[in-house]
Amino acid sequence: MNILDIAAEAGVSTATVSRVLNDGRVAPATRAKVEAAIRKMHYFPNNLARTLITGKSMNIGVLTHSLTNIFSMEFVEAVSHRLAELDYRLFVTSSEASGREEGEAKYLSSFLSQKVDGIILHDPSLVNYDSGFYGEIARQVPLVMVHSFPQVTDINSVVVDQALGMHKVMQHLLAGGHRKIWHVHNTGFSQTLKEQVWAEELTKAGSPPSPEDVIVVPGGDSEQGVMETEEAVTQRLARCERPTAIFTANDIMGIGAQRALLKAGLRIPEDVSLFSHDNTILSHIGGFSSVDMKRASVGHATVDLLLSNIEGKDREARRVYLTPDLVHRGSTRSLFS
Amino acid sequence: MNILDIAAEAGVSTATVSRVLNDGRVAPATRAKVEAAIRKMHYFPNNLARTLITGKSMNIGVLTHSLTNIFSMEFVEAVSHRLAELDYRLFVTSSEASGREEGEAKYLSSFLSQKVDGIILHDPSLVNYDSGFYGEIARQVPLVMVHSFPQVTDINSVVVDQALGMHKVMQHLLAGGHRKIWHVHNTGFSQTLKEQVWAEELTKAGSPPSPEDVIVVPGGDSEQGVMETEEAVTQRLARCERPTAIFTANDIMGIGAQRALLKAGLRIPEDVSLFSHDNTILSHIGGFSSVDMKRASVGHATVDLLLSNIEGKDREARRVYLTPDLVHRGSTRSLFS
DNA sequence: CTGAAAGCGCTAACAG
DNA sequence: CTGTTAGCGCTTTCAG
Repeated sequence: MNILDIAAEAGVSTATVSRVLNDGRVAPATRAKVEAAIRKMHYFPNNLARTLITGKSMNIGVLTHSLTNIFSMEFVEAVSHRLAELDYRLFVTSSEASGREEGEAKYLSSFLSQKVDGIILHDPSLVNYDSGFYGEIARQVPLVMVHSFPQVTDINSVVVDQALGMHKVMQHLLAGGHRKIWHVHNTGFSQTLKEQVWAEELTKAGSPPSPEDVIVVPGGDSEQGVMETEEAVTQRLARCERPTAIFTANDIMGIGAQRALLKAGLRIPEDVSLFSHDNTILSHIGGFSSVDMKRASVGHATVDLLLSNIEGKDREARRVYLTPDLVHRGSTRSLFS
Repeated sequence: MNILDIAAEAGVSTATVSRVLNDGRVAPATRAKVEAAIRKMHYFPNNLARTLITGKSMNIGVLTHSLTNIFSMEFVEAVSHRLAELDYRLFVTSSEASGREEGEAKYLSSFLSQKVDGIILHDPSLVNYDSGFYGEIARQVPLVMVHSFPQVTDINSVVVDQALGMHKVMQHLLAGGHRKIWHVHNTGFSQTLKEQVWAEELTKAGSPPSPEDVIVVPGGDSEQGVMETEEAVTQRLARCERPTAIFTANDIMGIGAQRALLKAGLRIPEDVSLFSHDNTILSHIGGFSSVDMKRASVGHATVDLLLSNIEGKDREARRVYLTPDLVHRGSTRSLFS
């Protein structure tokens, strides 16, 4: 079933059918005949053949880290809404499907083979950042990355400045007189980044942290993270001097820390202040303060950047910075009041 | 940049390049030359042109209800993993992007135009189920639906039998002597289904429910759901006879109900038993029992069904039933013990 | 306003 | 083992 069948059925040429399909100038009567034929035969135009000629697929490739975390989900959703309005379709792939790095390259090539009009790379694993590889991709098709790696400057990026967010948290806690602040996190680049800022700020304030102020929870971003964190914090509380505040690098660990504190008979924020990160529904549920990553804004900024590239307005790599906000829910207090 | 450029660069014909690309029989020396040319020129084969001929796009269209809920995403993730292994790509679209029904049709047509090899319809809005429309789609391409609508029988389906799950919950609670059981839910078909089973079972047990045993929380599936549920349950507790058990139709409402109970000074399960639905991380966090929807199994069953269709093993509509399991976390007790 | 024909990039016979 | 060639289904000049 193709455009030729429709042309035959309607008694016109394929060119005319094509014009009807593409809003070209066609006599109303002719148009009606063609549309009738299309409906009658349940015809759906073959977009691949069209793309082969026009060079525009109306497809965007989205490669994200994982799909089942609130970050990726909200990002993809925001991107998807905006692009669906403009009639783009989305290839969505999570790179954790296969072996990370390797998989990433594979999926990106796959996107190119599909002649996508653009690629969005959400939170890629840039541990061995190779400008060459991504650069080659970016040369062939508009590419926007969403990440928090300062060193990437030659590719369109939407950067959420986690260091700045962490800075804000520390300012808030330090201003409240806190000097003994535990840092609970799992692993990964952005976690290291937060820990650095945390350590620097404390040092600057004259109270350099000790190793036992850091709690690493390996499974801190999984379902088990709550329990693991609860146990880790409980143990640490038993063994070490009690902090006046705890920072957790995501809300799952925030919930875990909260439970550990409550179980130990400590009140929040009277005895210990708690500040978390990500501002997901979990911090909402737990009722504790958290750093908001502006997830919706990130999606919008990404789409805007990508579209301006697709429409060829600019070909130079740009960077859009977004600053996290602190969302206060009364889980911290000033030691001076 | 196309296969002709590579052929020229390597000094062979396009057919030979094609053979290299498709693992055809080629002399090692020739293959090496071609591969060198491909690498040198950063060539990515055009899959659209290939699909035009082979009729196989290696693309699957996935249409889901919403992207920002744990259900859809775990489903998509499971499907995505399995299909990525087989080198399929996924178009992922959420129908809530536009106006429901209308959008659904639009995206499905779009998939057909993209010549996807198969379509997965997750939790579609079948309120006005029109066998004709979906049937027409299914006639053109393998289609699998995931839903809980008993009346759909002419299309491949993976059905999670929520009624049976609800039945199990009621059996459990009734066996524990509970007769005054509140039912907290929001709206939607599967919610109505659960309420029906709940009412039937109670009636059969000789204790037909009264209207005030039902609490409807309109925003029960959003972030505000926790608060809304907490308030609704708190009010109801103040006004009405206290139940011995509460069932909540999802975990967000489960958390809300839990908070309302605790705030009212009631212990779980000593004073009131709590059973929730969906078994997401939230029930894990809240530590209450919940109905597990076997999300991973659903994904796998869907892929299996789709693939068997794509490979043409069977052309007859099949249905795969999955039964939810109860996950007990000690939030219910028997009134007899 | 409509039709004829070229060709997008690739694969698949069919020859050699 | 390799090259030639005919399309896949569509859009887009160019005529008419």
